[in-house]
Amino acid sequence: MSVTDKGVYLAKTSDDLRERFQAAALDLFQQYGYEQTTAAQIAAKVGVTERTFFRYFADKREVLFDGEERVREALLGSIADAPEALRPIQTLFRAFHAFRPELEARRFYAKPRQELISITPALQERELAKISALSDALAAALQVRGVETLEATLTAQIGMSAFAHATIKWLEDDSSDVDEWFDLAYQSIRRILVDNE
Amino acid sequence: MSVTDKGVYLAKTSDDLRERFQAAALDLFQQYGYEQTTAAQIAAKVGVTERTFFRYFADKREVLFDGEERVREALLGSIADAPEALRPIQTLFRAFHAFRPELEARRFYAKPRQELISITPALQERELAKISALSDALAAALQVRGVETLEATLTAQIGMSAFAHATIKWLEDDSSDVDEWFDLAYQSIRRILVDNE
DNA sequence: TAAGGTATGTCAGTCGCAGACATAAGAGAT
DNA sequence: ATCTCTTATGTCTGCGACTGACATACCTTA
Repeated sequence: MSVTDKGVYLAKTSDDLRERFQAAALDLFQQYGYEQTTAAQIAAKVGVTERTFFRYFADKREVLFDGEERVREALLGSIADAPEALRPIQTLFRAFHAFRPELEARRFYAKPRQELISITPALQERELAKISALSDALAAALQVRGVETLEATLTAQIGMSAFAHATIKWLEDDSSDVDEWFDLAYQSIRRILVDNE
Repeated sequence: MSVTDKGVYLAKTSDDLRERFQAAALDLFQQYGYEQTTAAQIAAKVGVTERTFFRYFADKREVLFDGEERVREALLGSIADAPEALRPIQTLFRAFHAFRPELEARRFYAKPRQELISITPALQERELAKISALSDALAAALQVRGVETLEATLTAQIGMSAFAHATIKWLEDDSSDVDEWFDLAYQSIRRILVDNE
């Protein structure tokens, strides 16, 4: 495919195309809105057909939700080698803190993406689904460490609430630090559940 | 529409049709699966056209998520007239307990519905969206009572996690009591942060 | 150079959903 | 009784999301 004017065949890796799809999609979504942008337009912008787009992404929403596996792997890794002594909720927050660099690295992509999601119901649904899946993964990881099912499930959901909230706040405020938001959320959770603080 | 053999015109209220849509949909979804059932089939089973179906429900999923407003109103009502002294999380659990009768009244509908959702990703997404919306409503209600934004948001999410979890467990186990699941969840979230219990 | 794998294009089809317009039934006014 | 106004429904048409089937051109490797 795609021949240069010199006749040299460009070997495009799949990853390359994936990223170009994502960039093109975010671009078009920002300009015209998610609903008003068709999959065919995204594909055209990248120079392929709509059919190819759907070979890379299960559906139109998914083009904005790709990094999730990497997030999961990173968090699960952190949990796996956390000190035994840590209580479940602390284990999670430790993982969140450790994830900070990767979060900051993707900030320039994540910020406009989040703004888009915040004004697009269809994308909010997908985001909630991803968060929920992540939460399930965290819960499973906690169970591996010996936490019982109910506690693991609720801890994971509470942790993810805090993580998601902190991340969004951080993206909204350019001059802020993610860690501060994590801490704020953690303190807040303590106050919610512990009477005398 | 729909004339009896005596020529008497039946005045069908909108509510009537709505419920028939819901029953027909649940029926077909159980038999053939959500994806394999078309909106046209649901409409046909009720005796109207597909177009009418979409005048009653914004989309195909929505037919299974109708009662949400009533749930919201009930919970918001409970929160509004809760004793001032209650802490936010207790306010929510009080509301959940008060909601018990309505929950039990709809059990026969809710149980197969939940099973269906649990095996259908598209429906899970919608359910998460509804839960999230409910959580936002609860948070707003707490803020009205003077709880600050962050605490209200996280409390609502924690509460909803517990509520959703308890409800699902209760539906799974025929011989159980919702209240017990609420209590279990409440004890569990306390243990998450309080060491000596 | 031949052969086999893989990414893409092409085509046709289904389904979810929405706009526009027609029609028929019931409610109220005269 | 008749007329009108409103409202629920049917009908028709079209778009966009997605999918299966098949063709084709590339890239690799023998």
